[in-house]
Amino acid sequence: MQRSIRMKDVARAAGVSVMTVSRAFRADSSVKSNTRARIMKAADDLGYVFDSTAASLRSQRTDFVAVIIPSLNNANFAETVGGLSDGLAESGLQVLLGYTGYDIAAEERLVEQMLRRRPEAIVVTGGRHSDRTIRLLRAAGIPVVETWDLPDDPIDHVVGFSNAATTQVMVDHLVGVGYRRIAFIGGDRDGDTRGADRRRGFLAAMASHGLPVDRLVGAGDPPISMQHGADAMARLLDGLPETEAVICVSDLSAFGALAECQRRGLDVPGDIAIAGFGAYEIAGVCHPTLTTIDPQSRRIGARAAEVILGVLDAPGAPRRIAIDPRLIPGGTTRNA
Amino acid sequence: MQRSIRMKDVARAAGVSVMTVSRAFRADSSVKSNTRARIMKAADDLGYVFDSTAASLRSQRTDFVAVIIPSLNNANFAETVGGLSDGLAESGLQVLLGYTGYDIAAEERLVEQMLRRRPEAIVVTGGRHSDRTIRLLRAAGIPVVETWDLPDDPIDHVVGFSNAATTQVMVDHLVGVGYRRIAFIGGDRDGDTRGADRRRGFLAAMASHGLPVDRLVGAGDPPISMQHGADAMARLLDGLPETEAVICVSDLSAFGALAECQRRGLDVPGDIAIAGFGAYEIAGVCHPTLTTIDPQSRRIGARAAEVILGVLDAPGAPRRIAIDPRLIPGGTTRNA
DNA sequence: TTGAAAGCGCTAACAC
DNA sequence: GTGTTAGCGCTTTCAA
Repeated sequence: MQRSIRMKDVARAAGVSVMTVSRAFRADSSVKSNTRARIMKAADDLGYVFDSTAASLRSQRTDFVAVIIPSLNNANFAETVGGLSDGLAESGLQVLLGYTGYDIAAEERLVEQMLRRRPEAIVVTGGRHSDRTIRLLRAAGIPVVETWDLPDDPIDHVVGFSNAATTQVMVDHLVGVGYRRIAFIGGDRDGDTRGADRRRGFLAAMASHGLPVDRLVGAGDPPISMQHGADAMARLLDGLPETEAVICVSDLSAFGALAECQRRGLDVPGDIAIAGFGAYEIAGVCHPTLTTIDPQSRRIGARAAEVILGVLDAPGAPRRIAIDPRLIPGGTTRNA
Repeated sequence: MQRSIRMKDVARAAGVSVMTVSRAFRADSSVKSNTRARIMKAADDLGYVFDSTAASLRSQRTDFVAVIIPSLNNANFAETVGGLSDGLAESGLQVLLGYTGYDIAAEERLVEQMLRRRPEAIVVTGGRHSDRTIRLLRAAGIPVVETWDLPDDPIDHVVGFSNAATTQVMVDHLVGVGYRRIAFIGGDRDGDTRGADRRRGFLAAMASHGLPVDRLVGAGDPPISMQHGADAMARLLDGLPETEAVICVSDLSAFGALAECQRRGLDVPGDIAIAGFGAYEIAGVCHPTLTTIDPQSRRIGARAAEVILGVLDAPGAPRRIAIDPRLIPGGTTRNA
């Protein structure tokens, strides 16, 4: 249809100036209520749709926050985005979402595209980025929040946890209940920086218990799927059958590993124990349930929203918010 | 930092006019290559970031397509979005994603917010919308694509399949291999319009075989999760233990149902058969694998992208593209 | 291949 | 409570 109805057309129809129409379309109380009603009626009759491009240019406010996650189809990141959206909604800020496919070059392109649209703030996932990405973000002049990590040298604000330290918690738990020959599946690709951090944490944790690290199994390119986990478990069982427990980089791969064991008629945790990461829904539904770690994905998003609203309101020093992931014992490991 | 570097600053630094800088930032070949190099150098030194808000306002082209899905954390919709993004990327169109949480009122708000940003086209999920949403979309003056359904009275273009007809395929398969007392889990909430369509299709299909429909189990509010499926299966097993087969509204609920059976020590498909929908990854990984239907999620997105590029290039009559979901026999049903 | 002038549709700032 | 004027940062258009 005619995409040519503008504010001035509404103004003419309502018998007011464009400025009054502009005010009526905001929560501006200075418009008399029956004037506003007349304006809204005219707008509706004409099929007018407000043009936020023009409004943004003039007001220099876009009212959106750019959020960049590695993958759309991931319950953890989806929860974080949900927490962010909800937290920002009260202030009228919308989330503009982009995903990188776990590709650091794609992240760089995406960050630049986002910045061209002049977001009020930007949230990225993880603490590792290309040099140019970091340069762009530092120069952007808006609040930047890195999530899902606790980098030593953050760009600006941080809301997350140490993926390495968290893996130590899981190793401590397994060693505490008597497992010794423990394997790790995943974290073998740089693209999956959080997975790689968890693997590093595994190495350190095993060393801290004086245990050998001789059971590392690659899972392949992210996103690490159930099938990756199943394949890796197959290789582990074939190559290192005397393994007592396996820590997987995520619950999805852990479930794949569990399914592979069931397919082979192995008893979990009797023959082999399995642990995951992420507290995905499947961890609590599958049989037996998965021992996992809850990263508090939603809380990460909610806290990031608080940080953004806080510094937009009153700019201040970079904030560093540590989230405490919690171990959730499940049926795939002996827990005492 | 200073978010006040504009094109004119770059122009001054490079010793050219703003117009030349503008041309240099596009794929405009009319700028001499060493002039462009000088401009890019100046821009980089100054930390200039192009302002696409201003560009959009003046050129009246935003180069993005609005895409609205019910939920972020859903592998099917994520695949569709992936197909769309990839298909549009070649033409320089970006996807602006929004999600409704399966709420028709949220959809209405989101559609209006999107239209305010003047997308080049808009993609929505499903064929049911509020009256106002339909009015907004019809008046938007841009291509509209409804996906994941084949409504009789589409707004504009359609890429999808009949959720009801697809369920008939599953019922035919199960009846064909001898199942008679077949239950259906899900589709009891209006918010989940596709689930409700599948349930309707189930009723029709059972009637077409002269079988009674006395085994409908509600799953609750969408998104229908694994836990919903497990709970529904528990109620079904308790209330109607002589059921031979269950069709679930999705693979996620089907897996939950399977896990509930395993928890009770029931043999699937020996004691009871289970079928899902969606060809989610878990369908092929769990043990036994799920009998399901592949809706070809990615293809839906790819075709929608083709439709958009086609009509943006040469406007024409509304297109109606039927996708053919395919039955995937798995280990949770007897298949012969 | 490059430049100058005008203006996209809205809102800030000020006036009344 | 409402109107007038100017201009946000680009690109269209026309000219050279």
